[in-house]
Amino acid sequence: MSLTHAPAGAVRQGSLRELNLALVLGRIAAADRPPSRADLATATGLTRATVSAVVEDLLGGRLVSESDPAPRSGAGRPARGLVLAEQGPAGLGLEVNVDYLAVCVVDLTGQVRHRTVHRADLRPVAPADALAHLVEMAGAARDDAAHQGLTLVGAALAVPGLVDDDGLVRLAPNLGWSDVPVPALLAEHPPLVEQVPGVPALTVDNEANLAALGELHSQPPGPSSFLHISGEVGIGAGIVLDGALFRGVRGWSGEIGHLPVHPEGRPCRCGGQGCLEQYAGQEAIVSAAGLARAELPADTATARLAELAEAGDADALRALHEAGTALGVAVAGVVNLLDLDTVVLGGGYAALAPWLCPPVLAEIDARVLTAAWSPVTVRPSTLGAEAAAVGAAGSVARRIIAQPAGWLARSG
Amino acid sequence: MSLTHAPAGAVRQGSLRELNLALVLGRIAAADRPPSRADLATATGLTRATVSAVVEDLLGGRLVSESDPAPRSGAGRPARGLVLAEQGPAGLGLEVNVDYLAVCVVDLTGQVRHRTVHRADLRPVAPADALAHLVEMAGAARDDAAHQGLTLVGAALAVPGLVDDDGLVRLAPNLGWSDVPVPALLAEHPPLVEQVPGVPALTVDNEANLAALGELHSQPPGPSSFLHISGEVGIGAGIVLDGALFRGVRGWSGEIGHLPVHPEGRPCRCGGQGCLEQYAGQEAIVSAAGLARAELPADTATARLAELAEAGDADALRALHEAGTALGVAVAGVVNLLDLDTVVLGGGYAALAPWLCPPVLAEIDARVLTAAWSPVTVRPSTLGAEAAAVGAAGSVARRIIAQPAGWLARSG
DNA sequence: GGCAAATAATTCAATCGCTGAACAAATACC
DNA sequence: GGTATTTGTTCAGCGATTGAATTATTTGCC
Repeated sequence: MSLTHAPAGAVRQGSLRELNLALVLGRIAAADRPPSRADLATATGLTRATVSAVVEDLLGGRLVSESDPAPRSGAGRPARGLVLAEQGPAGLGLEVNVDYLAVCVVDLTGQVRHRTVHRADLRPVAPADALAHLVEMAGAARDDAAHQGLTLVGAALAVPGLVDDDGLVRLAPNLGWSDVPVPALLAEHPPLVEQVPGVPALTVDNEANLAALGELHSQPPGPSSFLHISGEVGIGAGIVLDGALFRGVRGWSGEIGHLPVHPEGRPCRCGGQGCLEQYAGQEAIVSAAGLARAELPADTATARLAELAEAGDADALRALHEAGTALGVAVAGVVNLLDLDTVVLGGGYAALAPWLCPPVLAEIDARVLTAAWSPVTVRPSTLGAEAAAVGAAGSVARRIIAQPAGWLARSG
Repeated sequence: MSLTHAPAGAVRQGSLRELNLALVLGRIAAADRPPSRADLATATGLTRATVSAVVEDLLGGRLVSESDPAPRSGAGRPARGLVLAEQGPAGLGLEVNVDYLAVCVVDLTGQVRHRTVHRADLRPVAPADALAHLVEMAGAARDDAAHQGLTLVGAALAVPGLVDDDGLVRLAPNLGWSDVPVPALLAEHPPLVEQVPGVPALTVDNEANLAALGELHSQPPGPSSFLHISGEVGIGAGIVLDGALFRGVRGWSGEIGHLPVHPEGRPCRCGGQGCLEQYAGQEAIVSAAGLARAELPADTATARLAELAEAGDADALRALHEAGTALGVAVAGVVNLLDLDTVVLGGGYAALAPWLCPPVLAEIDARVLTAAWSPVTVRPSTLGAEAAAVGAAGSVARRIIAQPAGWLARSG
């Protein structure tokens, strides 16, 4: 729900420094080893004099720090390496999901510095109560972060549903939420983060979107365009194009669960027919594997499926193959449309990837014209559970890296 | 997450002026009536002094000219309106299609200043010969443009196929081309355009992409995110997101014709099964309408279909309804995935839109969860035939508007 | 007709940030 | 120990923006 498309405003005198601060800081963040000022000068095209001045600002604002000189061969004065500061601004990530609440803190380097998970069935809980509990957890997280020298500069909340531009949760079907005004509800609690120019105090976003952002910023750096699919009860996708999340016109992109894979097939609760969710959603797989009667809680169904598949259970294997095939049909369509070369299976799919990937790849190979020239990679997510919370916190931290001027203006 | 269209490289001292030139020129291009310098100052946030200086550069470079003062009420010195110059740089658009060659010239304002179409069946013609003919047509176009005070600064070639980054046409199935090195073949002819820094002399792109760009820049301005579908023998789509064409990782996005709509359905020449093209491609519609025996040339099949449908022919109506339904299934998937609110039917579909739109909309309404909150518009393209050539020429002209500094450096 | 108000556009000294070259610092190699 | 080499800093110069003052041109009012 954040403004991805800031109006291309005037380039003022001061913008020059703002842009170069972001440029240099971004290079430091993207480098695989601590770059020197001279490295940055050659990499960015700025002069060493300018880089020195910019770096001085960044050091003064505690956004970067000098590290031990990187080992180097040859003569010359040794360089001083520059790394992102491990003390300074950090992002707060919040997540409300069907069966847990999660809070985490991520620093500029992308490290998770704090993580709390509270497992509970959230469906019977009123939104206000769930958020109140989340705020309580966040307060503890903030104190912990402060102890580690971190300042929370913004929060992002992940929700398994459709979110409006202003943070209104229109519909989170599996959670039972509809039209929940999250910002208003959170405003009743004391503020969790320090206000920093250019960083919204709170953004609310779809969990699939934030999990995709987490994947984008995970180490080691992966591709800048990919499809991240979160397979839970519903199936959501985060679409990352050229290093930026594509949210769609209204912010409701990624509803891959309702791609028609059998147009005259099973009716779906969305009103359509033959939606992917009916063939590759968690309930569909569990049911096809003959586990329906077990009434497993949502968070263990996936693990149980993986166990059975590991043990060679025929029903489970067949169910996973069918789900993978349906998923592959949908993914093949997406790849044909968007020409992506990487598909990441996240959420519940991550643990099932060994059985889902082969049929997905088979469908891609059969249906994607260009697959012969440039193969498509399908792999599980590198982030574990609560990927959305980590991605949410990371998205805040990345915003500081993308717009350091706001933070610097604050701290003087 | 990304900021504005921040320049990837260093922001140097001179970049300031470059960026503001583009900013001001872009505003002039986007305005619906000629803005004054004062209007531009308030719109951009720059000071009037800066705007005056920037505009002086633009006037000197013949990119804009002063128009009659716009009518205004109230006291005060009358403003001088600024409009894009009708003499100056212009783009050359080239198109090779199955049954015609097209060349056109588009100026900065988006007006088509020259247009030549040569109808012929290009399938039996060798690529080099087709391109040679195109060059001949382009030479005449350049002379005509020069007479009108226009300077061609770049060319774009539209091809119905997959194009590599370096202009190699990997595969144009309906044209019978494969691995055609277009830039090398064109290099054997004298150059068609004047070299301008920042503007490639020749780009080669998929016709669906360029037609979508044409739609993006058509007057009056439409939405900045939409799906443009070119329905010919094959079905291609151009995806415009936030005012920019999305080309995909390899530049092969938009292969909507191979989205699976009936996963176990008719085999497709792509190797897959149940691709949209088998249900909504021109041949499929013609065949379903009982016109197969007629062996109509490709360029009249669509017109004949429209005639029959207009006359109430039951077979034609049924064929169009079925094609529209298949198209709707595919489009519903795309809308679910990308959250677009506008779908433009172009190419052969434009003439058939009265019969295709209703079933497409019906499928969208049935299958898109968010359609209830924000309706999706499906409409025919505003550009007529040879939309890709016009879009190609326009894309060159647009590049001057986006990067005026190169042109200004040239003309002094 | 004359004057004041209003709006548009230009002029100009001041300032900000980048540039390029010279210089200082620190190390490896001979 | 001397020299070459690379890093980082200092500083005068310069281009572009800024903001205020100034000029230009019209409407509205007396």
